Amino acid sequence: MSENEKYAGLKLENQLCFPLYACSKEIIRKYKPYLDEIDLTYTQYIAMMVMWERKEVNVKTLGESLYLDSGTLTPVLKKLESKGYITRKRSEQDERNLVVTITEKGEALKDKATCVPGKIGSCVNLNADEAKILYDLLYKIINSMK
Amino acid sequence: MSENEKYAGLKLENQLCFPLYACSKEIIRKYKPYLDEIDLTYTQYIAMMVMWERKEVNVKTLGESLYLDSGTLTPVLKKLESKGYITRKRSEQDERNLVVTITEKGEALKDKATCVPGKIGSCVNLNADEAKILYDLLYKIINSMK
DNA sequence: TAGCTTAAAATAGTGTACAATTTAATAGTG
DNA sequence: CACTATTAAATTGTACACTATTTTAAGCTA
Repeated sequence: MSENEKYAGLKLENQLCFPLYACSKEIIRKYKPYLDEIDLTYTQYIAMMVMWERKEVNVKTLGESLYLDSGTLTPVLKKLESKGYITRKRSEQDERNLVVTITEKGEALKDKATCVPGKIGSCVNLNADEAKILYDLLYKIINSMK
Repeated sequence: MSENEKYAGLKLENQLCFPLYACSKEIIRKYKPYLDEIDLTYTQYIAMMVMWERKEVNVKTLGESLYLDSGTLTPVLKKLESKGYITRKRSEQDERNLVVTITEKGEALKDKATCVPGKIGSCVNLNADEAKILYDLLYKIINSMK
């Protein structure tokens, strides 16, 4: 095997993970100006997306939805609580669980956030078919790693 | 427009960015045990990949390759220097530039790292065609955002 | 029911990321 | 040549992200 072949896998351009990592970061960077307008970071935004759908959820379930653990979520949720978008309270049935509940202010934020996905979509240069293919491939990877 | 339509874009499952973000994180997590063996974090690993290719590079160029700025790279490079894989030295032609150079120990690490891409590849459940399609779509997005 | 195990969050510690600012060096211009 | 503008890293401050550990609560069993 030549030197080139031996080390081919170690080139950035031959990696699949690197463009995933770079693409993810760059799109999140694109979100920033729009999320700044509603005073959310990207992590806070995806946490709110779950809250807008579920209204009430414990930290474990939220973490499973977002692929994040309590080490990451605890400070994020405390921040969202301090902004008045959610409340945090131990479950009465099982006090190990912390129940996160959306507030009215949190619900109201949803209307301000509706424009965000479209604005991002318009700066990602893929047509609907390509986006669907990409989406399916990403979930194929994610689901195969569970 | 119905409530459902109005808010459809705000569901995690309808976002393209979220699976990108999740997929990137989960694959990087898969790297960890293999990178632990050679005592590198993922960021240190991709920085070393550039060094293995280029031998010598300044921080700005390295940052353009990795989509990272000096704020992120400075501590990463100091760490790699402390591990003996690179040296950091101001350019004599233009002292604003910091020249990063790979050491012999850094070169030697390349051999230990050759097995990493294959091990990751085998836990990403895509065939060669799918991987190629994904790769091309990711770079299409990345390049369209420049 | 006391003791062991499991489970859910929180905490501690390390390492990115990134925006904004600062510092130092170089380039460009009247 | 002095002055201004630009450039490259480093620094500062905030916010994740993750591993490992700790704390507290609940379930389980001899």
